[in-house]
Amino acid sequence: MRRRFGTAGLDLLDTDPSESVTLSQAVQSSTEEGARPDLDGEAGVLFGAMTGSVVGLRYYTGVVNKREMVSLVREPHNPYDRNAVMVANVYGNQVGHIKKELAAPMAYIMDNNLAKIEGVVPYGKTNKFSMSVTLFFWGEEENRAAVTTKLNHCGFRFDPVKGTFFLFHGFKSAKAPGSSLQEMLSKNLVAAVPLTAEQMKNSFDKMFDDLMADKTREMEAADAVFTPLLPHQKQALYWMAARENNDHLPPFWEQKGDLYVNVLTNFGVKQRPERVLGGILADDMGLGKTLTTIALIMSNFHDGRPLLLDKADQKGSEPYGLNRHLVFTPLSDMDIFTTVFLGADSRISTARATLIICPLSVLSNWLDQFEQHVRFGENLSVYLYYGTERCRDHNFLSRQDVVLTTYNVLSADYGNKESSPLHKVSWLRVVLDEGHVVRNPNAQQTKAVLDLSSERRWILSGTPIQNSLKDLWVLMAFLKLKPFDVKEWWNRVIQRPVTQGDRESLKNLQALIKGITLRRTKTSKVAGKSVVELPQKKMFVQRVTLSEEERQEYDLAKTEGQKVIGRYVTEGTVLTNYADVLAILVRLRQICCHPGLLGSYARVSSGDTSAPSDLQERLISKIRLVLSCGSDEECAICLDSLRQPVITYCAHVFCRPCICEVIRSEQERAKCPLCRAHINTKELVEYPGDKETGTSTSGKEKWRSSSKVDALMGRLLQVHGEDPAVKSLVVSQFTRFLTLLETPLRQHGFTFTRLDGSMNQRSRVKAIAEFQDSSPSSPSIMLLSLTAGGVGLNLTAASRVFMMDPSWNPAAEDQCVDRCHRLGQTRDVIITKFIVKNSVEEDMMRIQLNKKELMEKTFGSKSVQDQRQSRIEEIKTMMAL
DNA sequence: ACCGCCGGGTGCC
DNA sequence: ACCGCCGGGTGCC
Repeated sequence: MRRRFGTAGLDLLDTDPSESVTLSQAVQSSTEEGARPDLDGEAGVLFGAMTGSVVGLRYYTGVVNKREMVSLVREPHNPYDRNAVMVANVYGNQVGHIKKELAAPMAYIMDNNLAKIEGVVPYGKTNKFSMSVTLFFWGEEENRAAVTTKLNHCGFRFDPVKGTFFLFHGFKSAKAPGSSLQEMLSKNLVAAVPLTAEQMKNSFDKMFDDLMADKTREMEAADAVFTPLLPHQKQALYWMAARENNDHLPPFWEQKGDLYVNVLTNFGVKQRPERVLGGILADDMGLGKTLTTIALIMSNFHDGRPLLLDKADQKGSEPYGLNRHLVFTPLSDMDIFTTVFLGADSRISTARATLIICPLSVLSNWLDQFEQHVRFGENLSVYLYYGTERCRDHNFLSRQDVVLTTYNVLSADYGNKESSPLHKVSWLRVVLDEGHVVRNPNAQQTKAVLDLSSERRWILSGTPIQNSLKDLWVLMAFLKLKPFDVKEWWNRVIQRPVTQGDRESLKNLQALIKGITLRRTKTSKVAGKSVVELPQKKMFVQRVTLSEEERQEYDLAKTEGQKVIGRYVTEGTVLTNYADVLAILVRLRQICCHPGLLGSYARVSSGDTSAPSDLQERLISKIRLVLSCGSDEECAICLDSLRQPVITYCAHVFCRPCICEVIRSEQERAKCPLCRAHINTKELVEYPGDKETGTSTSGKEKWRSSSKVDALMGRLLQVHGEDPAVKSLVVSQFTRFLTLLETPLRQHGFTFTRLDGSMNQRSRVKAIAEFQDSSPSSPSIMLLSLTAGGVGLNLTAASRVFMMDPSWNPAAEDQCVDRCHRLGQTRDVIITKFIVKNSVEEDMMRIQLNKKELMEKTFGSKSVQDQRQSRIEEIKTMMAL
């Protein structure tokens, strides 16, 4: 019901991935998460084109008009011919079949994935029984011969078109008045000068810029919204409400006579295509997407009328808070406040409820913000659909005003066969918060999201195109932007031509995005005025000189490290012994912070032959060392930050998914990617997490300071002396360092709180609330681990940031600073980075800079090999080798 | 006539 | 399908 296509349309258009996967494709796909073993809109060359015929038109209802694109779908189980190739129009309705003689070679080509075949019907239907179709064969160059040979063998050849000029996706329909293939293709030649990679990158980067035009009208929020909106939020509210109430045809649809025609595919239908009532709100972090969305919920129930207006009149005199119930529900892995506001009105039988789906990390933020911004006299019912006790009655859910849940819960419910109440409700509105997290088309989560039924659909995201064009498809599918909700059409009309540099398709993409997206950055301006006036941000580097004692210790460790790494470099085994190398670097970084950080971690040499239990212990201590209590090391397979880190018996650290994939694909022959030792899944040791017991170590042992600690304390005392109201963030990657810092902070009488990744949701919420509080007794310092908290983390109470140690990842540092340099900040933000002179920290700073430049130049397109090589170079630099 | 020719029935894969 | 193909009816001029 919810899928307008019917299952046949969608499922048939999606090739079954279990069919005909070649070995090389399997290997390729194993390196990329969820990659599909087909051509899937990727680049490829056009082998040629020919005319074929579609027969059996009179048996089917699907219609096609002049120059319309059609899709060709294999029907291997057709009882009359196992070579059958079905022809369908853009909506997936069957038009006919390819004539059997031609279907035979086409089936072979399609089944063996030698080419992707696309069709355009040049004249439309001229009789009841058959029509011609122009077929385009796209594929990898290496398969060209196989395709041509097969066709020739069956008595077909490509039409004799000179040269290789027909580069793109069929025809530029509007410009192709001619009827012959030759003529149509030569028209296309005119537009076929592709963009260079650099031009493409530029246009792509700019796509989300400058989306401000005509989006400056404002709308006041309903009275029920307690917080006054800022001007840019009123603009967003106006825009969102206008999108929800719009009566326009979706992008690229035009009315022509009694037909609605999609000008990109030339597909025409009698029935008006569904309106797209929603879009993407892609404002920068901190501009108030949550508040704006709440305002939308309250202000545009139907036709621009606020939610619950009549009820407010009725019950306006009721005391504030009477209908508010706070229910405390203990959950399995963490505690969270479940807030239920009762008293919803069930008179409105049409869709009334808004469903909000967000990552777990921002769930409590939504609840807080509803509480903060909405007057509760309004009787708003917000139901948190989370936890084992959640109410699974879809009738109950549909009577709420707002249902809030997480992607994981949605996805888990969806996997539970018939029993997903979220999928039984016809929602007024569905909001995907941090919507860019949905991007893998094959993930259960994506399917669960796409299968929701709703009139209005919104995506909130601070990072609209995080990775690439590829990730956009899911968003288009969610917004139901026909025909792009079917992947073939997205690939054919947008993704492939844009990837190959087609200007017109890029323009189309830009127009598409522009029509449905609102994006403002912190620096966006409306009529010369900044959207948000943020205080200034200043960054200083404070160089720290090690004491003589520390320097000795450092130099000793460095000489020792040089010996070891020097040997690896000469042997060419740096990557083989990567864990050791990282351990040495971490050790040096730790000495820069505080010599006591080294702790009692035992060194593990690779050739160790201890008893298994002992080995286990040693491995755990090694993985601890590598991760150094919360630092951001990379996995040698994906070269990304470690996720679910595990250590092998040969003492190398990887992401669990990465190394498991290696083991899965190589089976018994699996070898460690770094040292080629045999590995298997049973011998992976997990990182048990930091089990340190807070202050116990610092309590027992005699306190010892360090140069960096002294430098920090000096600054903190100075800040306190200048203005005791100023609060500071003290940031480190090493949570053990944060623990060490607690002692001198206490000694100097500072009140402080702490936030790191090991804390549960309850204590996080508590720590943040305490810190944000402005009373004089509230903590003036927060010890913060670099990567703690989601993007939504709001620490605007602080205006000083002390970065205790440099990170490999400059983005992580920026993000951390943005937690206080955001909307709501009233003071200038001053950031101090402590860097130890003549140390690995200086090298890291330099490398960070180089990296940033390189990224900008190359569009991040360095191969994994290159990245590894430059990593080796970096290590050599740092060790002065 | 073990042909030619005529004209009706018929028609995707 | 204003086709091709099939197969039954038919058969000097």
